[in-house]
Order: sequence, then structure tokens, then C-alpha cells
Amino acid sequence: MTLSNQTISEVTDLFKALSDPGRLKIIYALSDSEMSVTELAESLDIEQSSLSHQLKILKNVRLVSVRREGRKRLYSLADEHVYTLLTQVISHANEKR
Amino acid sequence: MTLSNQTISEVTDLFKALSDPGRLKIIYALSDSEMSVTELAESLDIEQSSLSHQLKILKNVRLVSVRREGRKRLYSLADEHVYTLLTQVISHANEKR
DNA sequence: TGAACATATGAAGATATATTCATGTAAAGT
DNA sequence: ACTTTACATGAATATATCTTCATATGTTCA
Repeated sequence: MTLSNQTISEVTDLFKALSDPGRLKIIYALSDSEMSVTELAESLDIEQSSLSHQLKILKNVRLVSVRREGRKRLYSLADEHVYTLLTQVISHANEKR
Repeated sequence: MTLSNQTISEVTDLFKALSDPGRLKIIYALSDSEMSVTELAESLDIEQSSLSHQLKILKNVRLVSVRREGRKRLYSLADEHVYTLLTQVISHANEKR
């Protein structure tokens, strides 16, 4: 495994995107089904503006993707990779006794 | 998969620990072999104090572990889980075209 | 076209995080 | 006991990040 500077910054950006409780909840919510921004905001009880900012971060690192439907934007997980990763880390966290 | 508040904070702490270039380099260096603080500091060209602070963060989330040998502290990865996780995320990052 | 709805974005303030500096602690050798 | 070596830690400053507020953009519908 080689770590170029580019790889390092991509990987840290990815981890950084995952290192916020709000964004983790977003990802968890999206693991069930795609949702619009408004639906997410209501479901997570978070401000729309804040949510949009966070979604942008998740999108930048390709953790989520969007499609348009009328005036709505439907967000979903970019791939199952994301979910797999998350469950792994959760089990690692739970290994603490 | 259920996300209790405790799980969320443990997982975000773990991701947070991984979301720094310096700490990523530390983990990468330790994937070869255990190293003392001085060895790490020289190898990564980083200040000893800064390194100690970062090692503490990594230790808090159980990514690395330590054993003492004389006046040295030998740090190593806590388990291969860590390395597996890292390689997965690297390949995810590299999926960008 | 104008109004309402859905989402994005820039700026500002609050908070968190990282690095450095100075110093503390602990083990080993003399 | 004193000095040196190895590492840890607290405080301070610098930087990054998050949230909120205000506003902009884009879409639909009357």
C-alpha cells in the first residue's frame, strides 16, 4: 500500500466527512431509502441550511449522490461500500468492553 | 443496525482520529512494525510533542496500543482491523476517476 | 409573469482541533 | 543523588469546522 500525498488528502477528507454526528445520522437515514432534503431535515430535526452544507460535504467525497425530481433533490448513499464501512467501524467501536 | 447516541459518539471519535494526515501517516508507519516515539518522530519528521498528542488520540480510540521497554514506549497498531479499514477506504478513494 | 416551494450558498460568529512552547515525570546510567 | 534520555502534558495561539442568518437560484404552478 502506497500513500501519496494525494491519497492521504483524499482519505483524510473521507474520514473527516464521516467524523460528524450529524453526517453519520444522515448516512444512516439514507441507508434505508433515498430522501429529499426536506424529508431529511424533518426526520433528523436539523435546519435545512445546515443540512445542505453537510450534504455538500458528503457529496464532495462521493459518499452520497443526488438525482433531481421536479424541484426536489433525492439523496442516496453512493454505494453499499459506505454502509459496509460504517458497520465495520461500528463493530470495531463495540469491541470495547 | 441501531445507532445509539453512545455508538454515534464512539464512531465519530474513531473517524475523527483517522481524519488527520499526520495521524494517518503514523498508522501507516506502524503498519510495518512497532516503533518508539523517537523513531516515529524522526521517520515522520514531526515534533515529539505533537506526536505524543496525536498518539494519545489514537490510543484513546484504541487504534494503537503501547508497551514499555526500558524508557521507550513502543507503539503498534491495535489490530489488523485498523489496517483493513484503511485499505478499504483508500480503495474507495481511488474509485474516483 | 408572479408567487410559492425546494434547495444552495456566502458570510459571520461560536466552537473545536492542532501545533508549539515550556515544563513535568519517569527510567537508566554514572 | 545527579544527569541524561524518552516521553507526556498543560497552556496558548493559530487554524479549521459547524451552525445560523440572510439571501440567491431554480422549479412548478396559477
